[in-house]
Amino acid sequence: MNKKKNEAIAYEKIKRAIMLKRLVPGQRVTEDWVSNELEMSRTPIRAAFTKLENEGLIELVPHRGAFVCSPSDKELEDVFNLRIVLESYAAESAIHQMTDEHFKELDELLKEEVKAYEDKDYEEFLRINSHIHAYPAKVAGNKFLLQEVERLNQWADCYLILRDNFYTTPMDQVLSVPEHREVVKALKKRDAAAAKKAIESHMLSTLNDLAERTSIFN
Amino acid sequence: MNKKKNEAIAYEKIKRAIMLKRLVPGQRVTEDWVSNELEMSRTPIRAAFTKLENEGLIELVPHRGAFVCSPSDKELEDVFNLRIVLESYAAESAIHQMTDEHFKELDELLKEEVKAYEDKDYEEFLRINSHIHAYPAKVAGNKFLLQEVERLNQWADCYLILRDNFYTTPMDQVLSVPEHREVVKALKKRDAAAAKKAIESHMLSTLNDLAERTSIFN
DNA sequence: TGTTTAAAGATTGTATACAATTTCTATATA
DNA sequence: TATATAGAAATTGTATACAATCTTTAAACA
Repeated sequence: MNKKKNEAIAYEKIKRAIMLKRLVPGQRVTEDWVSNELEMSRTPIRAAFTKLENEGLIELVPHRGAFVCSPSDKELEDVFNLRIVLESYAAESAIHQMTDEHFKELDELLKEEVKAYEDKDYEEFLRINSHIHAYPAKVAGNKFLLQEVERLNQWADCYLILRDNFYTTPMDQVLSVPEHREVVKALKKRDAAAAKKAIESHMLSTLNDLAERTSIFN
Repeated sequence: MNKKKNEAIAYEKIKRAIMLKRLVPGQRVTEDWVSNELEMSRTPIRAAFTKLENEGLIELVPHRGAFVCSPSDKELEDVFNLRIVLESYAAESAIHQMTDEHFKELDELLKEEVKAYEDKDYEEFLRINSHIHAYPAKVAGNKFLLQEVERLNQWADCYLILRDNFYTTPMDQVLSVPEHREVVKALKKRDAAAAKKAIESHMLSTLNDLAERTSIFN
């Protein structure tokens, strides 16, 4: 059995807290405080902070503490544009290496996504969403590409707002699902251009949705 | 005056040692050893190691030490392909925002690149090369894009082999310079397609050069 | 009232001791 | 000779004390 390091535990717990909005953008977090909360010394907390800063989730201000990142509209847009570029490239690279086995797995993921929604399991929903988005990069086999796709994906997850009415939205208005299906359809047809188009429009639709929900005057 | 943290000093010194091949791919490096060499405690060394691992320059093996990354041919190829994608996108994004001032700066960088070569200042040459490559991403103003471009650029720098005969190669056979000029020319003409093509061919030419020089049977 | 300044407090930055884990080495055994 | 094994050694992982630095507070002053 491989016992997990405290550093890794701290990293995951903090990240989860940000994703679930228990730590909100702009909030200040000190090493001491987290150290007390998680009942471990500051050493592993510091290591976790460093990693989270590298991923753009917190900002480290010397002698002040860590602050949960509070991205501007432009930054959100920048990230989504970059995701379009990278995930499109991933799809293009992977499209001729995908086997029936891969498509079966993708179909399975799509089903699981619906199930997670029906079960109102938000964390699971996000996890599966990540898997779907990273799938082409995984098949492409470029680990640098995969790493960056996953990093941006995770970053975006932290700013997807968990609305009160998220699960009361009728299934057919949850755009994610049909949009993902569209991408998979294009991949199955080995139509790289269509896949890229589907990825772009899905990404823009998510960004748009996000922008609307984030806006104060809405 | 802003005194630099030991952690930052350690990070830079280790990175430089890798770039200058004082630490070679596959070499084992322990926290204790670096701690003695740099005459500081293990704490800042550990932090530096974490950062270097995140950037893909070393691999951390629990209870064994850190190992300077020893990339496969495929990994080199993957990185250069990704660089093509990202730097092309950067050029496309920046091309209509570039002012005469920007072009003047770029021309200046090209001149400095030649000068560094003539002065046989390899480190300066690499530094300027990095600036040139990152320039469009900087103008584009997408900090996520810039960060990744710089990271991959730096990663590649660590595997550019400093040949004995590097500075004896006649200037007109150092492909970098004319290829960079080609990219700038396309940017000046606001010809995104040409810029992308020039970036791609420059990147492939660098990769090719690298592959030839790295090959054992050559 | 607003501004400067000094001291107190808070927080990170670093060193170091020790614990946990793994690797290495030498010995015993077949 | 090859393999298993136990103990020693090496190395990272963690806790903690203290140093350095920055922020806050409050008092003094104009």
